[in-house]
Amino acid sequence: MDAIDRSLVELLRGNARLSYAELARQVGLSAPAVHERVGKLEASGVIRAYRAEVEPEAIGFAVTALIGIVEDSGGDTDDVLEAFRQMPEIESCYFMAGVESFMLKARVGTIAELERLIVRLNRTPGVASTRTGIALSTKWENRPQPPVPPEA
Amino acid sequence: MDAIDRSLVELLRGNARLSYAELARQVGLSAPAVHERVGKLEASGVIRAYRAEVEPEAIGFAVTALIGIVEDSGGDTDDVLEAFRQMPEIESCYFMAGVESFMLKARVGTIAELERLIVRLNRTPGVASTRTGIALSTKWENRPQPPVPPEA
DNA sequence: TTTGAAAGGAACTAAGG
DNA sequence: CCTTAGTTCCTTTCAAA
Repeated sequence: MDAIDRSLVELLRGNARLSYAELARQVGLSAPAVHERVGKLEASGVIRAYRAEVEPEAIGFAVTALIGIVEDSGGDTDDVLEAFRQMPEIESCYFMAGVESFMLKARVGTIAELERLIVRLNRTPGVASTRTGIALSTKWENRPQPPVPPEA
Repeated sequence: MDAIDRSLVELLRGNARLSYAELARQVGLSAPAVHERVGKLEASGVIRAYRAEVEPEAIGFAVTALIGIVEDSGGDTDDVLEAFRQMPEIESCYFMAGVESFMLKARVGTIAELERLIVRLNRTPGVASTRTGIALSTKWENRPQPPVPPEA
């Protein structure tokens, strides 16, 4: 994980569809060298995935919600987590310090679906309570850091 | 935005680096047709970006925080937003219903940096108060919906 | 909008410094 | 860990339906 690796990561955070040839030009290496480095970044888990970022409304997710979860004192955190994993509406899941053990980001099509999701969450064993905030708009999401210029 | 477009979007949400040829195989069209469709999805804003999803710790972001922002009654929301936009630590920004106008997701290297970010946020004109929760771990993030099988 | 053809590039592998 | 070289495959454009 040297400076070139970091540049590659930031370049791919900015545009995951850059070709190896283009990445190679930007960092000043040959394409096979970049291919090798990116392969190692993927294999070591530094790069987890490449995803298209989509306007949620365009694919029928008009409603974005952030949901804080308080756990039962008796519950098993792993079971709660597994239950969340089964709910595809939950796009992101953070384990938090504080009273609320989890913070979830969920996307659904309608307020009615959000209601059903919240009911399901409150019924999940190990969940004591939920607190939901509704996002009126997403200003930006998963913005990369500005890439450090590779050399000089 | 027909069923094929939706399949293309979900396929690219799952793996943004799929080749046009591979996408074409999966949806049963020719590569040029897919090229054309994806180009239109990009141009129309349905696909906003292609991003590598990176293990934050690997690129020096050991600390993830979720920060709620209460605005001054007198402040201009656009100015506040613009100030947030200038802070690269703020990876995501949602405009919320409720007392807190914004919910921010920030990533920084250290708790000390988080402290500095919070001070900066509290000093930003238009910001009345902040409320910060610290994520101990990211269980998952930006998970795609399971893709609908293209045909049958 | 789609397909097929065709040129130009890129990916991937292998061999060598 | 890098480069050069070569083969295969993909991207991209265009004409035509």
